Amino acid sequence: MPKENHTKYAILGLLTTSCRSGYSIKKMIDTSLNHFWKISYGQVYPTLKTLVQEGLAEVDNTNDLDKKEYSITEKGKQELTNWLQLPVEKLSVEKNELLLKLFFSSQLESQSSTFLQLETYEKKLHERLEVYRNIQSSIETYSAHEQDAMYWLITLDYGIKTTLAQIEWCSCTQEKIKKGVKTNE
Amino acid sequence: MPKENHTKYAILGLLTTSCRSGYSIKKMIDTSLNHFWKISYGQVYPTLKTLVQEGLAEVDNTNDLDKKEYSITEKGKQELTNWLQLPVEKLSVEKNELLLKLFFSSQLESQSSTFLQLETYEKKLHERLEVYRNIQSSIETYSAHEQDAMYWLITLDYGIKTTLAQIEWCSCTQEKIKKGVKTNE
DNA sequence: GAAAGCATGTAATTGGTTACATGATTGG
DNA sequence: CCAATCATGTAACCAATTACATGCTTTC
Repeated sequence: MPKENHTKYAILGLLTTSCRSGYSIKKMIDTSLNHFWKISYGQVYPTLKTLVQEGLAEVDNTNDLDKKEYSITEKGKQELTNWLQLPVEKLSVEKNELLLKLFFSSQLESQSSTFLQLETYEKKLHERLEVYRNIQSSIETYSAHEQDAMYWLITLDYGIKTTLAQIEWCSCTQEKIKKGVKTNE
Repeated sequence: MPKENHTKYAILGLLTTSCRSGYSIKKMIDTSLNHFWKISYGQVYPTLKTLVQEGLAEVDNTNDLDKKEYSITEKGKQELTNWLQLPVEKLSVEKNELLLKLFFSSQLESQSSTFLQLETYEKKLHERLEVYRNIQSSIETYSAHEQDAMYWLITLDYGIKTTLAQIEWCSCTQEKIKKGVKTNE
């Protein structure tokens, strides 16, 4: 079973946008793909190197030894579109520390810390939502003409909708716990 | 910065339930925690060993060399409840292959494969939803009396709500793409 | 002139999976 | 008696993070 390396395709994909250096690829992922992908420099640079070795990307460092300009090759484009069409095999399972803690919360004598957990979590979700909405409106005003824009907005919409669902669950859960405590008293 | 090992606490937490062996811990995670946690045998057994070394768990294999019965110690309980109260530092970022593919979908000439991706994904989400609802009703009928039950239902509710949000996003996105195609023709 | 950001990279380590190996027990 | 499930474990490997090291350029 050949294991597919998604990170490789993430980088390959970003080479089709205006990203040309390892640095800008990392930055792009940290800003525009941050709600469904992340990466470290320790992966970016080695991966770029292997992409060149495999003939999927080319590098131009004629001007400056310290600055490299990468671009995707025809073979690379082929490999990317090929991967894009491969069906997504399985739903991802996100490890969620909050849920893990909640799962064992009956071990705690007082629910006050569980409550606090939910409260701070919800606050963070609201912050995240705000960030998404800001990106959304900035894409809508500045990049609406680009052909990628529609798909970028779609992935953002996913982030917004699932975050909203989590926020709802958060406040709903706080209510439940409040009631649970009352009936046990 | 001491790195916390969540997997260790997952196992420690399960030792407070009726799980007593590495095998049953793995099984429990695969069934009841599967929407927010997963683990492999390659982690379970070594972790149990270190838990015993750290004095957080005890092992009893007097009856049978091949079967070991683990239990949590007082020190282990202390460490668990301590961890439960530590605030969750950051929202998790789930790597999502479907979103990664969608993000670069403008590279494809035809949107038919993007459509297919969304369709099969939505189908999988519906299957997942069904599974969650089955677990939900089985907890409600068989384990409602247990003190853990409430928290188990809460984590399940999270799964159900976020899955519903994803399903809605899926059909919504399919509509958008349909319209996008039409206006470009 | 200092700080922030641009820019590239490696080595050590961690967290985790996969494949492999073994064998007992239970139910049809 | 055979298949499924129960049960334990290791070694090789992979993906990824972290910490470290270096130096340039732009902006205040």
